[in-house]
Amino acid sequence: MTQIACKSCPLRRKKLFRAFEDDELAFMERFKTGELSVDPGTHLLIEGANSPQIYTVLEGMGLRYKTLENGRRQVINFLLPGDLTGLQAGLLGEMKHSVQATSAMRLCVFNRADLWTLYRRQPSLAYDVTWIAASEEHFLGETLATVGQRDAAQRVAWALLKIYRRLSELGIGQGPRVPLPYRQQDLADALGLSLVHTNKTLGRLRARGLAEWTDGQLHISDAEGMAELAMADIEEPSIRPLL
Amino acid sequence: MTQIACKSCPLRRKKLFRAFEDDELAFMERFKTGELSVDPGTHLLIEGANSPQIYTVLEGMGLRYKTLENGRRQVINFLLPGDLTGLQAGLLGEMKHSVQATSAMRLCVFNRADLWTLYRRQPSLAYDVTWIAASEEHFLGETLATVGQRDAAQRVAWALLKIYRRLSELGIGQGPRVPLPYRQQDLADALGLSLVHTNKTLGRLRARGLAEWTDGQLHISDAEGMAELAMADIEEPSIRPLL
DNA sequence: CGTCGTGTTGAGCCGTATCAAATTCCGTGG
DNA sequence: CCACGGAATTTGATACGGCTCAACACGACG
Repeated sequence: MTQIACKSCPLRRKKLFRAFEDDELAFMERFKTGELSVDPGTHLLIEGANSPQIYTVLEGMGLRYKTLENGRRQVINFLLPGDLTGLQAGLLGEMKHSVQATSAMRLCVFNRADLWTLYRRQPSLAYDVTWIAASEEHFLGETLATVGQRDAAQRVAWALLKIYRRLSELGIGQGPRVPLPYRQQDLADALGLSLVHTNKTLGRLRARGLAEWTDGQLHISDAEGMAELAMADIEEPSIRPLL
Repeated sequence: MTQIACKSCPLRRKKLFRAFEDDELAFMERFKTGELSVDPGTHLLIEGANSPQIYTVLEGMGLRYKTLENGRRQVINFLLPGDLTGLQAGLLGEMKHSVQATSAMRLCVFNRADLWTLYRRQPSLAYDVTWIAASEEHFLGETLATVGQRDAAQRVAWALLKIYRRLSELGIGQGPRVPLPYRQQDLADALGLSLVHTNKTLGRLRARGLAEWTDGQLHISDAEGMAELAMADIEEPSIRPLL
């Protein structure tokens, strides 16, 4: 298996990610212990388990979710290229949710045990790790506000717009069209809605000429209308770290 | 105003918090730039603002919340002694939610500009900061699952039990009774329920002999029943850092 | 060609929201 | 000391958004 060197990582080239110094790159080179390719459906991390690995998504998409005693599932977030996952196990001792690949994925693998070395030797990278964690916390706060305070149409519009923006920033998809390899059930479980109602709500968005999601492709027909419906604040993409 | 030295901080004595090394304590001593006492209702941090300060709660309680365009409010979390807040502004550039004092509060004040020094000079404290951020992320994930997947009775039971446990770990309150200086509206906004329904749900918990919340005092009458209703996982309190 | 996973649509019900009003508690001022 | 006003809690009546149940359509796959 040919492994990509961090310095020539195609993700890192994107202007969305902050440029690393030479010593940071050199450290990452050693920090990276391998690459992992998985098929759709593969569980990367399991809730309660104590994984020795941390991953950065290189390609493909997945999702993070929790399962409750009553069998219901809450999708916490969609996992896209550039995302770091597994930090919880690295820091808190065990994963508090599961991570599953939705499409085929390729991931960069780090060794959890080396995390402490990173903190001792590379304070700027340590800062980046915290930045990522804080950023994730921010996102979950927004999601909570969505599930807690918005109605079904607003929730769906918010989620579709959010994921569309994230993918666009990464240069994935073209114009108003991005790939979205999830099931309606996944979106429903992310938004605290039933599958049936999510389906009907998607139909209404389509009928209103706002957005269309078919055959794994999301097409945002009226981005402004979507933003207005979703009550989404304008967020210009900020440069972020990539580990 | 007499200011408490970190090494003799009453919070730090509790066995809940990990013991600091001498050099860590010495650093914190310099990192701490002052103390702040505020009246109930004071806004400590405002959404969108770029606060130069980071706080650790010494005494009193508050809440973190977001306000949406439609006027609705999502309470993100309840702020208790030992909690660190303001990190988002320190890391991401601006606060993504507001923080308000509910009771009178006393806080430890840090200078955001010194955070980078902490990362360069005290990797163990930097690690702690990340731990706290990851821990908060975990909590928000649980909350999201609660708001997204539990019904009203389960949500209220979950929230009351959670806050009861947090306060008990801190040694606040005695036995099954802890102070809870919030309004029902605050709980409603935290759980995505209307005030009226929250009130009726609290009444039902009282009638079932599970919990009672009156006059700012929360009394958990049947902790096991509450845990069962809330589908709450058992979490033994883990030693955590205190900044 | 049957089966399974996913998407779609209709019918009816239930949990929660909304509206409205009474009650209690307190701080304030006459 | 009592009248008053405002905030928080409580309770009842009604409306509706979203859930559940059920059936069907469609393509992928063995």
